[in-house]
Amino acid sequence: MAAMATLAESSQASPLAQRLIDAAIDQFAEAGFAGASTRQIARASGTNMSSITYHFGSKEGLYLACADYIAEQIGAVHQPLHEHIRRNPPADAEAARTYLLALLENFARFMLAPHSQRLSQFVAREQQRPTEAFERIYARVMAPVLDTALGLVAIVRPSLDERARRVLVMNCIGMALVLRIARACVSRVMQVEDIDSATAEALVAGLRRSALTLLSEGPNP
Amino acid sequence: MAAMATLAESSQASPLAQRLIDAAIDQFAEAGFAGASTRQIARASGTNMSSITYHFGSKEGLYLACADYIAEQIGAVHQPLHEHIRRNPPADAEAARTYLLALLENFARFMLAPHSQRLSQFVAREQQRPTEAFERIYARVMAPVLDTALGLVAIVRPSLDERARRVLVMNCIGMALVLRIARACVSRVMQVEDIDSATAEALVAGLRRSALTLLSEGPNP
DNA sequence: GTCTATACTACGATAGAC
DNA sequence: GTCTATCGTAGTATAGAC
Repeated sequence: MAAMATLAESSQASPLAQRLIDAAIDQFAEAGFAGASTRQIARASGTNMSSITYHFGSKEGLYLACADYIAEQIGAVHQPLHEHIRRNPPADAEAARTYLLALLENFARFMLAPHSQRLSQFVAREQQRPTEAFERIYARVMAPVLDTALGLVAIVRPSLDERARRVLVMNCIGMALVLRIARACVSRVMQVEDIDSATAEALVAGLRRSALTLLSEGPNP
Repeated sequence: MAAMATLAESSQASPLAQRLIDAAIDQFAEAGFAGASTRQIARASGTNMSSITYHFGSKEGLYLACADYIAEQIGAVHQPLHEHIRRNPPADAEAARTYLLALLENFARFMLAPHSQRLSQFVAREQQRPTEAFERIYARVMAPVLDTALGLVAIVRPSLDERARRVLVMNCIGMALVLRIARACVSRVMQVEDIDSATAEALVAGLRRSALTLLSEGPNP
């Protein structure tokens, strides 16, 4: 059984274990837990099936190690900005709004980046039917960012009650999430085969404009 | 091979074929194409797996029949309103905005409804890695509604250029889609175990408010 | 039309050589 | 630590009885 999941969490996984995780994320993202096969994962990693047993105990152990690795990857995307916000609390609503837009743009650009596909697919599956893997990812990266965002929205839109602010946060997340999760629809609506960089910029610009509108205390009835 | 996919499309499938499709959507939604097993689908339908060969030719034939059925179901949700809009074109921007909000609320309520889970999961998988099944669903239900929505947005926000209007449509769709696709996040952010009807109403109300804001020609910089 | 029986392939897990 | 070999189970597809 070796050191198991702790290895993956501390990003000190052996080269082979890391290769297995990489290949496993591809397979799990594409085919789901049941559909992925340990044989194929091992083959793609240039090793054999027994290595999975050795390093992760079982197919499920490998799956959880993937979740930890993904949490680490997504965390790395948000951590610098998130940390900066925590160390430099917004002085006023204007600053808070700027922070929120930056958080959202950060997230949207990640959703648009090619390398987020396999990570997002993995997480998307977990969203539909959460397992232990979702708990780990949520606790590690989603909860902290959501907390920060909620705090900022409270400053930016003080006239909204708590629940309405929570809904507003989900509205904004949805606008970014759709870029990855409904990618096939997005590219069709944007009338492109694949989302090129010009289209991506238009999407980010539009998202910023929409988010700015929603996060401004306008003359809302 | 029998009549194959045409049966499913015309919703005149035999009772057994319909039971197979129902059970198959559950299995495909939960485990994906590879993960689902024809044995289990047949068992859940109270028959044996040779019936699948007979009615649909193969596992893939069954999968496509599920896609057709799903397109039919989702189409039924939108068709009455969609048809009404086509027959009664909006007289002014105000009417167009009312239509758009109604379309969006319609969609959001569907995303929140329990029975949309298996259908959405099936479609979500296809969005990530589209196959022939996605083409069928897109052509049948998504394309018409998107066309209508784009036409309405052109009336409602004439100052935006074509591409910005397309982005805006995706923004709005994202706000509704997230209710189902990131359900695990939504329930945590809304601080409920499951999304009860009161929470659902708050989500719909917030979505309407946000969409109304985005669809108004405000003092946007 | 629906069933049983079966051919063939692939799965995850484990034992044991090195 | 990584390998080969193997066990028991489950997968799809097909042939043929009724």
